[in-house]
Amino acid sequence: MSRGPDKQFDPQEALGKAMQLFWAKGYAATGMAELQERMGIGRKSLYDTFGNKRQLFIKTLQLYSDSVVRQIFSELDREGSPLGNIRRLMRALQQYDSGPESMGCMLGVGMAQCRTDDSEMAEVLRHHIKGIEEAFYKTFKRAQDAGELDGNTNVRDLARLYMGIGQGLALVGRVQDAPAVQRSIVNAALAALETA
Amino acid sequence: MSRGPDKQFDPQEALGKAMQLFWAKGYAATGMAELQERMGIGRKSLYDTFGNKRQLFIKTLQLYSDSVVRQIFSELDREGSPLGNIRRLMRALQQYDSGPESMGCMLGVGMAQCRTDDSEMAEVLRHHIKGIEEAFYKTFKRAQDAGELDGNTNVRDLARLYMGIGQGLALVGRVQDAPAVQRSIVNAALAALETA
DNA sequence: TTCAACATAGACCGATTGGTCCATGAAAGG
DNA sequence: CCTTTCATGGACCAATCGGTCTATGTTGAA
Repeated sequence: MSRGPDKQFDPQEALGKAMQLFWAKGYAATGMAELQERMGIGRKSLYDTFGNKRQLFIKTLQLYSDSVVRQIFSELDREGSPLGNIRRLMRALQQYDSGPESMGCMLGVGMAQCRTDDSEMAEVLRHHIKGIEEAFYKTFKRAQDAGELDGNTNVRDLARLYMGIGQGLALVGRVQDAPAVQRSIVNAALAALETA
Repeated sequence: MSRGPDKQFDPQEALGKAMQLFWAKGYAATGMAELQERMGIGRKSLYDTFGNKRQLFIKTLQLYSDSVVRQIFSELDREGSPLGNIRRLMRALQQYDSGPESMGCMLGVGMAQCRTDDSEMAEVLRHHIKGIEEAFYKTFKRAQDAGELDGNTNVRDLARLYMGIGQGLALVGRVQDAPAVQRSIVNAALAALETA
């Protein structure tokens, strides 16, 4: 079928490089020239493979959701106490967002940069954010079924709160040098869980 | 002393227009030409009065903190139950971030766009964020002193959590069309307060 | 061996970026 | 009245923006 040579670069690897750049600098502040250089491919190859800048960004969002988010939240699927998994995840997020080079959550970065009237981009972001909410929801639900959570607790609300806390935590981590604020946020979030 | 004519425009009003634009679109995506047009002043006047783009942005952050944030959080200074004020504020934030044209919090937008290595901008944002934390802290402290909060509750942690929740709420509100998620977040946040 | 199909690097495009400069006009002090 | 001072609008700048296109190379099929 295919005639002619294969690509000389690994599209997934190049997409990963693009993701890093968008993640750190945001959509608008990242130029195609810089992307091209960092991805290590030619200009034409970039457009042929990934479309335009906007499509490239959306593809990196997908990659972020499929790789970074998936890996971090796989913590929730471990066996044992569901609430224990939540606690471990939140502490992991705390540490994750406390590094001096912390870039926060790429979805949060995207939401902040997505124009309010850009409904297509908003839809994409909503989809990925929903995935995080669902990860929390499933775990809180299991916790409630296992009796770790009061039966009257609204686990849907709780899941959305934790998604929101995660976003806030990641956002604050982008500008905070000392880890005190991040630690406080997770401390208080987990303390609230004790009595839920 | 001053010789020659005064400015033909109100700098504060022009700064307000600039704030709106930065708030909606973010720093990088907002061009000087668009700012100039929206502010209704000449190019030279813009630079003479506000310096360059970066300085203008920092000035709009200050204005945001002094006007929007101050007004919203003045809710916390009302007399009566401190915890009641917190509840009212959070419901106000929920409504605020649920509108179809919700732009979230400009500080959050700034944090997401500020490059991780831009320490000067990070410092400015940290300062304004700290102001929000303090507003929550003072109120939670009053609540604790009034016996509305358990004496063992760490109010510093709690204040930082609510600051973080506010940021997450505002961020999510930028891309959410239906108000369900925002309502859930505040529901769960206030539910957690019941047993703190 | 020849040719068609594809990927590559990089020149190139008009438009826009942030920022500067100059000519004009208007007001206050002498 | 004249001069000095300042704000104004808009021309203008190099650099960069996102995106296209051509010339070259490389491979596999015929």
